[in-house]
Amino acid sequence: MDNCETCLVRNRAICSALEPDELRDLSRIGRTIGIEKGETVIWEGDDAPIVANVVEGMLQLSTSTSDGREQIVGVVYPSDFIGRPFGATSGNSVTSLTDARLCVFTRAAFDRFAQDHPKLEHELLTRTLSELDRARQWLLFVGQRSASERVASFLLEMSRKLSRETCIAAPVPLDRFDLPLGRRQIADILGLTIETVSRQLRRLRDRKIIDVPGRRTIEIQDRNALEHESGRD
Amino acid sequence: MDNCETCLVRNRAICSALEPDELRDLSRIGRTIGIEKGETVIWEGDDAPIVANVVEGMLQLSTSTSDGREQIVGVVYPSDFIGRPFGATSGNSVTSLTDARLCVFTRAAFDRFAQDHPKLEHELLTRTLSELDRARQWLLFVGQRSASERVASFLLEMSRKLSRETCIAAPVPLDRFDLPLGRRQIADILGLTIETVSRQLRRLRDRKIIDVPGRRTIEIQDRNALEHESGRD
DNA sequence: CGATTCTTTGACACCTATCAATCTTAGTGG
DNA sequence: CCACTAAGATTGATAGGTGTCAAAGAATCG
Repeated sequence: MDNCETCLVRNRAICSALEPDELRDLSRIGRTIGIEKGETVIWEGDDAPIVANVVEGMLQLSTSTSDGREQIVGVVYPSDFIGRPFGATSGNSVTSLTDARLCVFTRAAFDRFAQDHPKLEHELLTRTLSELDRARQWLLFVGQRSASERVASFLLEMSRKLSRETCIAAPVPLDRFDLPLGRRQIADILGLTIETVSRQLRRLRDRKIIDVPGRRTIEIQDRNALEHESGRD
Repeated sequence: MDNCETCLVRNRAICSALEPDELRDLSRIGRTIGIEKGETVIWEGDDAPIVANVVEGMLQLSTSTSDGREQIVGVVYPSDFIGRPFGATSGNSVTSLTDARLCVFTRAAFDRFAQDHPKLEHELLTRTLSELDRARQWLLFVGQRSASERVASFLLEMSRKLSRETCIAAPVPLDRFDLPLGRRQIADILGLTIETVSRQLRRLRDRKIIDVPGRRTIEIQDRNALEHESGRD
C-alpha cells in the first residue's frame, strides 16, 4: 500500500485499531487500486479472493434471484469494509456505483494478519455487528414502507452521506446535491421500479418539497415536510 | 451455568471455540434461564444488560416503527447468539416465540471474557458475518418476493429448521410438522397480513401441495411443487 | 446532428391491504 | 359436560398502490 499516513479514511476504517508499526505491517500486504463506475469487484457465489477497505466512492452490495431480478442489499461508503474474510463464499456481489478507490488485500494474507492481531478482529467484529443492525433496519424499511416513504428516506440519507464526503469536519446535511446514482440504481436500492421512483419525485416536486433542476440534482426545499414524508425515522 | 458437558448446543454454539478449561471459566459467569413464550428478554433501544446463547426454543428479533407497525427482522434458533456486546444499544427487541432456554451472561462480564479470549471473538465474528449474509438474503426475500413465494419459502424453512430440533443427527426435512407460530407472527415475519397468509395457505391446499389438517399443523404433500412456488432458492 | 441511453408520463391490470363478517378453536365457569 | 366467551383464523368485497407495458420526451456522446 502506498501511504497510510495520508489516507483519507485512516482514522475511520478498521486500520484505526492498529498502532503505527502494526499499520506498517498491514500496509505491506495491501495495495490501493482505482476502479471505475460499474465495475464489479466481487461476484456473488465466488469465494472472493480479496477483501478491502473503501477509500473513496460508493459501492453496492447486491444479490440476484434465479429469475434475474436484482436487489441491492446494502450500500457502502468510504471507511467501510467489504468482502468476506475467513473462508466463506460471498453472498453478494460488490459493484461500484461511482468511480472508487479501494485498499485491497488478498483474503489469505488478510486472514493471516487478522489471526495475529486480535485488536483488528475486534474492530472488525464491532463493525460487523453494526452492519448487521443496519441491514436489519433496512429490512424494516423495505418490508413495510410505502414508495413515498422510501424515496423520501433515500433523499434524506443521501443528503447526509454526501455532506460527509464533501466536508468531513462539518457533517451538516446538504440542501442541494447531485445524486451519484441513476434511477435504475435508486429503484434497485429501494426495491421499487424506476417508474415509481420517477413518479414519487414528481409528486414531491409538485408539492414544492423538493426541486429537481437537473436530472441528477436534488434540492431540498422543505426539509421538515420531507422528513414527515419519510415516516420520521 | 449448570453443566456445559450436557449442554444441547455445546458443539454448535460459540462455546465450541473454547478449550475445556476455558469453557469452565466461561460457565462461571453465565447461567441458564427458562423463559416463557411471549416474554421479551431484550428491548429495542435499550443498551441491553445481557447477551445469551439460545439453548432451546425459537425467538424473534423485531423492530417497530413510530406508527406502531412491527417487522420481524430475524428469527433465532438453538446455538444462535443474541444480544449486542461491546457497548452499543440493541437495535431490536428479542421476544420468544416458544418457551425457551437461554444461557445468559451479563454484558460486562461477557465483554471482559471476550477480550481475553480472541478465539471466542473470532468465532463470534465469523458467526456475525454469516448472520449478516442471512439478513441480506432475507432482504432480497422481503424486497422482491410475492406473497406466494414468501409463504412457500417459509414453510420449507420451517420444515428444515424443525427437523434439526427433533433429530439433530439426521437433518432430513420433515413432511409433517406443527408451526410454533400463529398467523400473526408468520405474517410479521413475511411482511404480509394475516389475511394474505391465510389465503396463500388456502391456495396451496386447494392445489394439493400441502394439507393443513389442524390450525397449526402443516403437511407437505408435494415438496417439488412447493419448492417451485418458493422461486427455487 | 443522429443515435443511444436514461427518464418521464400515461393507461391499465394485478396484487395485496383493508374492512367487515363469519367460522373455528381453546379456554372458562356454571 | 355443556354452554359461553374470547381469541384466532378464514373468507369475501373492495379499494389503493405498484408493477407492467408502451410511448414519448430529455440528455449524453459520438
